[in-house]
Amino acid sequence: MIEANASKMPSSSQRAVEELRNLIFSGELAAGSDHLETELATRLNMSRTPVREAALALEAQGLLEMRPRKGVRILALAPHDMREIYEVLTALESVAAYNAANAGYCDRELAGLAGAIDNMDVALDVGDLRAWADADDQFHSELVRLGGNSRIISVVSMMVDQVRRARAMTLFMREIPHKSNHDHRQVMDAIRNGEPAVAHRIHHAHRTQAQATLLDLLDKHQLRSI
Amino acid sequence: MIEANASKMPSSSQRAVEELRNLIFSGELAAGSDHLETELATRLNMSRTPVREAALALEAQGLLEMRPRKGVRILALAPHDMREIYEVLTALESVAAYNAANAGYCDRELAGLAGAIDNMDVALDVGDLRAWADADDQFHSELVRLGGNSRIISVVSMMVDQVRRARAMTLFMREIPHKSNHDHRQVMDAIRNGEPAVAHRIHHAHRTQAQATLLDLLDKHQLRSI
DNA sequence: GCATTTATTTATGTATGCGTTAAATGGCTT
DNA sequence: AAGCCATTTAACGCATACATAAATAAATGC
Repeated sequence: MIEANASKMPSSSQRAVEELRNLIFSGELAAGSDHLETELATRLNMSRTPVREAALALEAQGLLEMRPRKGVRILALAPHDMREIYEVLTALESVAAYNAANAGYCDRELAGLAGAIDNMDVALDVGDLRAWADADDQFHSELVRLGGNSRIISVVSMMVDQVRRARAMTLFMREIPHKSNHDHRQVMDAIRNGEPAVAHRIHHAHRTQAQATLLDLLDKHQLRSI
Repeated sequence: MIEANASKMPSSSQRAVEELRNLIFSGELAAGSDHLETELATRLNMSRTPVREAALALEAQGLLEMRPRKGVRILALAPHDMREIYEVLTALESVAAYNAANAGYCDRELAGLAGAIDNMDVALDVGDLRAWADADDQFHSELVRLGGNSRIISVVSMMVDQVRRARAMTLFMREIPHKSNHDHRQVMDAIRNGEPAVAHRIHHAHRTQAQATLLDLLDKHQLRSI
């Protein structure tokens, strides 16, 4: 065998999707930059075909744009886009919270949520913002999962991907997010107590607040495009 | 020139997307059926490459699924899926209604909405259910457009595409939708009067009702997969 | 006769080649 | 020097070729 004999080798297309996503999230493919298919193919050590397929997929996910003869453009987000994205996140995550509260989950099933909250507390105590952000992601993704609507799961994850860069960039600009943890705990309590309306309301307010905070930061730091 | 000399010929990929969508919506490619790439390519009179690209795009839109060596599977929807999709539609369209009411549109800008409502009234008077359904689509799509959130626009249109077949199938099962027109008018009034909360609430109730009606019909007619 | 292994078929994933055409370059005219 | 047209370049869209691996059929052993 010529290639590495990993028990299961992912296809080139899959690899292209993953690697391009990483390059985008890490900023190596900068927002707003253009890249020819051939160039990317060389970089990923494969032919244009899987690169094109990956680009098509990432285009559908709103991470880039294919512009004939200009190459693949990594999409940059303006504050206007953030507002749009957070609007969707707010609406859909709140529905997920509502559904989760309706589902009658037992404590064991809510362990993921509780764990995420604990992680956030620890991270704040230690002062590790990066870890806090990870735990925050964990909470939101677990919440959406508990909502049990696969369409909401996939749309939300698309939107989260789209704002990933912006969140990473503003993480160290904001002040310590103590309030956030309190909100999360309230949402979890509402879910545990089977209070869908409460869960919805609190989470909605939480996300609306997060959106305002982010937009404020972007404005304060004159970030017109990320 | 060999091919038809239309001033602007759409690319094969675009054509593949359009034609496949039509074949799916018309039911010529039945829900749940499998189709090999080669077969589709022959059918559309092109090579596998553009067919694959189109299939990738339609997979991202949730209309089909590519299963290696099993061909492209047209996705069938179970009642469970309808519930998911309507949940997303309800949430996002309601936000759009809210935003539209906040935008302070003048009567001229609301002409599209008003026109759609008129069309629905006329269609009901004449008893043309198909025309009513078209006008209903027009209303909802115009409403979402007025919401002004491009992410909501695209997600909603994806979801609408996914339930298109089911809607067409149940159209003639339900009774004449008089209540619907009344709801629409109320939503438009709320938008015109700049009452976002009212627009949101009414539209939310309207969509929730529509979902219940549809699920009832599916149940009553034992439609477990569409 | 049935299970298990080996051939064979074939749909796919990827590479490659080529015609088309948008963009860019350069030369020409004013 | 500036604008315009011709020429060249090269990126893309698509077709095609091919290797791979899954699925099916055939064959062998028990």
